Amino acid sequence: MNVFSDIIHAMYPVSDESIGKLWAHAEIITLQKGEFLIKDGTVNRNLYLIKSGLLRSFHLEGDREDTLWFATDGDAVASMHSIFAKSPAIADIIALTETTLFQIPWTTLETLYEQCHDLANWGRRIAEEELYCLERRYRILGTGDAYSRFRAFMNLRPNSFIREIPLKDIASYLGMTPQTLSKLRARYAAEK
Amino acid sequence: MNVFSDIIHAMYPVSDESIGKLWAHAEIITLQKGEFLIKDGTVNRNLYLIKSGLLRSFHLEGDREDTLWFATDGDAVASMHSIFAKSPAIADIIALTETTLFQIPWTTLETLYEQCHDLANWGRRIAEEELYCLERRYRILGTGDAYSRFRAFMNLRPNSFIREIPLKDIASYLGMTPQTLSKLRARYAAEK
DNA sequence: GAATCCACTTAACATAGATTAAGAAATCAT
DNA sequence: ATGATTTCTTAATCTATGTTAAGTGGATTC
Repeated sequence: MNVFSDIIHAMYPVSDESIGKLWAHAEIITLQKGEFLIKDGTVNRNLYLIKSGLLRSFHLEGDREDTLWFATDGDAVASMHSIFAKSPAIADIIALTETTLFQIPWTTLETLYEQCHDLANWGRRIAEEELYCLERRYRILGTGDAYSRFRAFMNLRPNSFIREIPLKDIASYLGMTPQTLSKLRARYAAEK
Repeated sequence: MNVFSDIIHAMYPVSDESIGKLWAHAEIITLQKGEFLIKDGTVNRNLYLIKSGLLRSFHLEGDREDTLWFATDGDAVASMHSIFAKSPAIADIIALTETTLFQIPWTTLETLYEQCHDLANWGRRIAEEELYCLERRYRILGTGDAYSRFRAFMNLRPNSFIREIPLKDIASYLGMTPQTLSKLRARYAAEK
């Protein structure tokens, strides 16, 4: 599942010809653990498809990090703010493990969306799916008190790639301090 | 700006022929103030375009309401959860004032997206724009303490349709109680 | 045009979760 | 391997915000 065409196909049935056109403009990027894909305040108007690895998007507010999402193999990633407002990104994206990505410039995509009907639908599907994820993320994890958010998170994905994510990042994703998360984990284990 | 074709055009340049195809499947809906467009727990697989009025999306958590967004003239509205997961919606949408909408079934849209290249791009643009809005909503208003969220909100849209929204709903949008919002408003007025 | 109901404000009190601190465990670098 | 960071946990305070309560004004209903 980490070949370029497989990633595209998993999202929407695109013709080989169209995939070829995407591929012609794709560049392969590798990030080491701790390296930034996008820095808050810099312009980045690319779409990224994760071949393998683990990314985290967050924003630095004073000395507190607010984590927006995690992404892994096969996921699409971009700074919509940079792309739409045509201005610097308003969040950081960092690699949690060594990560390999396909990079495609947004301007190229805009052109291809005009040229190829199937790519337009592929682009639509990506945006719709992201939207669906974000809607769920906030409905399920942005609501209730700290413990109910934690439980909702545990129910959501008990044993996926989330295992590899440091607890401090999960705490920030759930909108609490690592200390609070630690307490809730102890409580959760006891209640089970 | 409240004719069907104008709303479509404001999003993406779609041909008259394609707009005609959309129009053939559109139904006009009118909601009175306080009426629900979508009830949490019911399936609703339609896209709505607001001709005029004001909507609020929220989720009832115990006796606390969490407001996700407000929408007004020209905005697109749908329950992505209902559409994608093909299951009941996970939030309510209610009319804050008398609201008139164009309703188009999602299954129809899927068909038209396959048929018409320009509609596929129009659908893509809707999803991307919504994504951009949601990204900003949480980056700007889901971060920091109550007062900084309130200030960010004031800077964002000091004098738009937001004026018509009851303060209790704005409080819920900003993740605080009406009492806290009231205190912050007094503080804000004093500091200015 | 009362009467009733909400929306909004103010204030006293209560509490969930932040902050601070410090030790244990894991990871990283030399 | 060994020392140095960094992560995770536990525990004692502290504070921002929720909760409860009560009063005012504006809107809605009969």
